[in-house]
Amino acid sequence: MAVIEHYEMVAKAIADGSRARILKMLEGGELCVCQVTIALDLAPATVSKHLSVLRLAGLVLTRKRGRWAYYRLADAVINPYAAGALQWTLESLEGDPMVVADRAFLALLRRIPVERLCAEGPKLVDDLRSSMNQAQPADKVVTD
Amino acid sequence: MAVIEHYEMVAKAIADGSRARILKMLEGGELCVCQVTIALDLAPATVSKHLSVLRLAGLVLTRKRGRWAYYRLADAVINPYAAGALQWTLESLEGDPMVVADRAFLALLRRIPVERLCAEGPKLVDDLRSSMNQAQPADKVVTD
DNA sequence: TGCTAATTTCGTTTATGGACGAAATGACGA
DNA sequence: TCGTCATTTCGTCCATAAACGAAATTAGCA
Repeated sequence: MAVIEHYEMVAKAIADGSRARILKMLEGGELCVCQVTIALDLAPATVSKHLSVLRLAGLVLTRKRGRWAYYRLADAVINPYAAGALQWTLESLEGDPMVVADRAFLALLRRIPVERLCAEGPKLVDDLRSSMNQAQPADKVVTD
Repeated sequence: MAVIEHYEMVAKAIADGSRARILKMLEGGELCVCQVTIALDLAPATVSKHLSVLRLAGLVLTRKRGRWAYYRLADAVINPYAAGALQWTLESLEGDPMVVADRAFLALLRRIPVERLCAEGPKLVDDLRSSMNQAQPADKVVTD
């Protein structure tokens, strides 16, 4: 593959808000697909596709453990373009409100074993989100 | 504007082959719209749009001189995201065959005053391209 | 083996983006 | 002032991409 096509693949991969958020979330360590799905509040199929795009671009690596698939940021070695792209993305989005909110939410999510998280699903999450809004009404606050 | 939206704007701007080529071309100094149009072999309207996207993302700056509009790479000062994005793009595409060919073609193009270039247009360019193919058949060579 | 559940793939719908021709804009020169 | 020409804007067509539900896949577990 010519250089520029490879470049375009990586550039398009990072040029999406949801995927950029995923990369920032993975900065805090590997995540299960179900965790990402809950954090982004998107359909599993959609998140799976996003992760696939990131993987094909060489930005993330995947690992299967039991029934769950874990994704993590790729080492700089894998893809020469990925390293620079990753660096720019991660440093650019540092401090973004949405990213900060994601990080806070994930801090709570990570404390729940994936077995419970996947099983109890949405119900458990509603509690988490509401407890977050009480603590710091940062994200998209619905003041009802 | 939220940080991530700004990021997305810049990321989408560089995530296109034609626009990436423009950035690499501008590395050699500012160019007139008509020069870029000829180098990319696209319609003027298309090139104008591409340049507009790059400008709105803070990646390039524009200058009007007479009837012509010149574009150049933006200083690192203008847009904090632009600096990192620009750096990654320029260094990633260094050595790409298409980019190398563009550079060679531009070396010839720059020697022609824009007045002549715009006036004689396509005819002049065919001669240039054919003389380039004799020298080094690198790009998309049509061996007819 | 057969069931369950997480993930992926498939097919479809809807939105965004690239490309162009035609028309509008703006600046030079007669 | 008027025409000319480089550039931009507008409207449209076509391709790509995001999102989802449904179905297929795969791994654990009874």
